[in-house]
Amino acid sequence: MTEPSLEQAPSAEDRRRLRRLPLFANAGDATVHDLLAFAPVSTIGRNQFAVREGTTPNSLLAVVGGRFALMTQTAGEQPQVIAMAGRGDLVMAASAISATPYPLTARAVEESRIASFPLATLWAAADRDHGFSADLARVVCGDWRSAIGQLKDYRLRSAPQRFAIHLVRLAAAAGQPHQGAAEVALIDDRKTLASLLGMTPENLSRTIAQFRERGVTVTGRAVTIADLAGLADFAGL
Amino acid sequence: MTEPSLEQAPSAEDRRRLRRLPLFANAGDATVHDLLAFAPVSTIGRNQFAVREGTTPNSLLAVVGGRFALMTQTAGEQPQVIAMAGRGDLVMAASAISATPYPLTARAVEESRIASFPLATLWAAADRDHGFSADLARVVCGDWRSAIGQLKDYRLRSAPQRFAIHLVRLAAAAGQPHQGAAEVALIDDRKTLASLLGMTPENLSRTIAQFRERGVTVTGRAVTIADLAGLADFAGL
DNA sequence: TTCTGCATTTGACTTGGATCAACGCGGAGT
DNA sequence: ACTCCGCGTTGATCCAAGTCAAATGCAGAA
Repeated sequence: MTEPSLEQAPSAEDRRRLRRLPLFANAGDATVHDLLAFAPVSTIGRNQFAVREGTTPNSLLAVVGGRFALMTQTAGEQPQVIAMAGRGDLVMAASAISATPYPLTARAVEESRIASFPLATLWAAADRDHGFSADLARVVCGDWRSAIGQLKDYRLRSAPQRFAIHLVRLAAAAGQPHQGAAEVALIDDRKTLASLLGMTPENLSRTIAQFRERGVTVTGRAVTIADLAGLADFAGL
Repeated sequence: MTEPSLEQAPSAEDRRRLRRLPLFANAGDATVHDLLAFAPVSTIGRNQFAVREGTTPNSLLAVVGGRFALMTQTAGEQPQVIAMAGRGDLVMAASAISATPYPLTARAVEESRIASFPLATLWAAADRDHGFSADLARVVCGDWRSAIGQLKDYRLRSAPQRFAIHLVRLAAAAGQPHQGAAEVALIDDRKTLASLLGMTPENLSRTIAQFRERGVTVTGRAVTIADLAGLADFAGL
């Protein structure tokens, strides 16, 4: 159920945050100002849906805070998490920009806030501001790349390798050096993480147990990695 | 090995064909004329590469004739076909447009011809012609959608279901009615098709044998389907 | 036509990961 | 405090699909 969540104008803090989106990297200040003028921010409670698979977008959604699981939700089948969207990410920008139905549902895994740019204002801005329209294109290109990347991961690697990749990427995102020991924090609960990695929670648990003898210790969401390069090697680069 | 294939200006026939690309759906004639003026067409022999994974694009490639397998090609691992590109398709447009390294290799599965639009002229044209820049965005959005679609197929369905989907889509593409009996032709050889569907040739063969008792008869590349709706149902819509 | 080499099929076996079934543990409600 | 319940872990078993191996069919060369 998409809850009738309250909408409000973005706070000054929100505006500063939104201004820094990659979406606006090459956009003029005037463009951004115009867009923010009509971009209400809604609060989405834990486990509520910001987007339902199959619905047609009428605005581009940007995550201001919190975290969403982008997942399949076909009746009868158990849902599968395809990707996560966190602060600063756009929610399926390609669907919004081309006004085609969303292929996935976005569920808030924790209480989240989301800004919503009406498509009309977006298109108008893109028409006026070439930098911004280039930003739009760049964002979608990035989304394509990461989708293809996932497809490759899924076709080329085993479940434990995908978990290893996940850890290596978390370490990189946390600014850890690429060699030696590292500590990272898992962002998601076991069930969500397992589904994101294309495995069952049971199997993720077993993988974690196996990884202990590989120098990877997981306690709750805290992970200690003895040899990051070795882990990357196991993951297949 | 990317062979030094001969490049030539597009023929009148090529130009007509290229004009009809979705890429130019909303582009002005002047834009298209400019682009075609600097778009050499090369011939790529069977099993030669038009694009190597990891290389950075310097032009946008459009398939004028023939067919390419977009596949992984990591040393040591056996290649996996992620998608096919045929006449009228762009080859990994998102990579070209954003000038980021290609994530996949493009191998000609048959002798093919490919037009090549230099990025500089492309960007200049997009800056001048908003219709064209919208076309570019739309193409990339479509590519994202199909990548996500594949990800869903791969996560949600079994190998036989993916084969069934493939048949249903071929039937739809061939303009067959959505119900009753249908005849379609497989486009690819068994090995390529199996890899595209994320299975081994052996398993595809077995799947085909199983499908006989489901009213699907495959002889070489010719397929007879007794009940298309039933097949679609089996595939999971 | 016959030969030769590759593509496809069929068969036997292995295996990664899913499923089913307990069990332990920690936090919220009483 | 105690109970309940949802989360995560562990164990046992099953199954879809991969691997290895061999037979068959088919197309182009001689």
